[in-house]
Amino acid sequence: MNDLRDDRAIAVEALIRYLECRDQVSAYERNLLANLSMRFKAFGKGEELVVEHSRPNESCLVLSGFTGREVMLKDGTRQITAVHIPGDFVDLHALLLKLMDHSVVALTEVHAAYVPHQELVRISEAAPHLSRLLWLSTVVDGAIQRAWIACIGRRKPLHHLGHLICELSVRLNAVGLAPRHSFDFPVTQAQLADVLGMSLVQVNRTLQALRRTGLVSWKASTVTIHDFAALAELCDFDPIYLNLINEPR
Amino acid sequence: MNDLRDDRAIAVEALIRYLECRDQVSAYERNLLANLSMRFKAFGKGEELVVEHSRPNESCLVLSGFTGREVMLKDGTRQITAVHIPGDFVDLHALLLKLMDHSVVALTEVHAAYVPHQELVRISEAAPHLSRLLWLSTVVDGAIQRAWIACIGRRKPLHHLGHLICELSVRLNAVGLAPRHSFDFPVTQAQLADVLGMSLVQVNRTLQALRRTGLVSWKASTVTIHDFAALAELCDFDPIYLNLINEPR
DNA sequence: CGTCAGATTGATATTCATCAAGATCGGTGG
DNA sequence: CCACCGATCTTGATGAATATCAATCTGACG
Repeated sequence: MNDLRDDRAIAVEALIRYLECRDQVSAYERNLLANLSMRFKAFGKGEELVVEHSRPNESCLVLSGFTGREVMLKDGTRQITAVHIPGDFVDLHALLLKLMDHSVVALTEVHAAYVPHQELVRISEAAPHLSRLLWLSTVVDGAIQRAWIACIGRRKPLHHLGHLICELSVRLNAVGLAPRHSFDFPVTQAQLADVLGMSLVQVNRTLQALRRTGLVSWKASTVTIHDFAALAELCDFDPIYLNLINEPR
Repeated sequence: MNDLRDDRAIAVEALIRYLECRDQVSAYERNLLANLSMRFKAFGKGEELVVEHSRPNESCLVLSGFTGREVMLKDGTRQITAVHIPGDFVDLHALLLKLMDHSVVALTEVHAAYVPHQELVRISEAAPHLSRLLWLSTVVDGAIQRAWIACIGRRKPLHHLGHLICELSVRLNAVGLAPRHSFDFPVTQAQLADVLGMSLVQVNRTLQALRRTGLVSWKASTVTIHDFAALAELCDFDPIYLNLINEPR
């Protein structure tokens, strides 16, 4: 395990890198972030970073690995409503929501940092612009969720899956984790089914159909997009909703 | 049409009522809101309040009627990713997103107020707590979208429709528009299909199945829930995600 | 080698979209 | 007042898409 000094540096850098994809972060703001108090924790596959119905007093940032927001229905089925990648401030809204309406679970091995809410409130008082950037990060999550609603509601399975892969590739690439449209995504087809709102068998067959297009390969846990433009065209993927434009907010 | 003084009073009251469902609004904060500059506009069914790919410099608040966020796919199908009710600050995220990734359309006749972004930025500088409340309103929108993802992805049509009705009833009731679980919802089944991600025929049949449960009647444009507790139980509806709890944020 | 999780496959039943045709309703103009 | 019209709702029939069930296969690992 990394020592704490490493974890802290990683967390602060990840967060700043995330924010800098969308706007400038001033030295003053960097300094505020660098002085946040944090605790760190590692999670195994399936473990919960944030528990449904709890009242967190800290918010959680992913340092490595993939997490998902999980909604369990009373009939026992599960829907994952969001996938978060390293650098995402996954649980920032707990600051405002107070009471969790869902869990955040580790889809893979995960390292995470927790920041006390009072420190975030302090930022919102002391640094309005930085506060808007944090606000922005929750708003981008909302934009992604809207894209997902459209995918589940109206796209064909093949396009839905391809759209997801495009999205992950672009998001990971923004934080340096998907060079040449290739990235590691160690999830099972069963997990993927809960992300896509399909059955396991359907996922398996859709994956095969996607491979047959020749645009993507997915071997072991490595996803590689061979022709991003063609895949984006096929799946009607337009990255505008990810808001990866650096401009004043 | 109302004169402007009326519209302004309605807008400010609607917004304060919305925020007060979740936290206290101080006299200072009220005053800031009351002095926002606004322009007002009326829309007919199907007209766009906010246009995809535009760069709004003002954000839009619904005063009366229902609006929806509309995503059009290249195959011509449509998905509505959110329904907004009077009092919702529909387009608050445009403040941060800059470039719209979707449209906001009038599902019925709609009156709306537009507030310049610079005034909202000023609030974020001058009133951190009020700013957090506005942030909260976008975060609640996100929570609703997550619930929708779960509904589209995993619930049966009957439960999905019932869940939507429960949600609308609770949200409308919070702003005084659904006394005794009865409210006006003048949308066509075709619009509903785009909300639910189903075909028109499916919506029609699901509506009939819902009527047969005896828990809901939907005549002309009036929806009445006869047994809210039973409907909520049937559809696995838990209002926690709407965050209608008044507490410090 | 045996075990286990995960991936794959085939068969079957169900659900759902689509197509096409009426029925109903509200409003309009003669 | 009535005939007509368009929008919306309703219904039945059909085929395609998808979930489900039940094996079987594969690869990693002790």
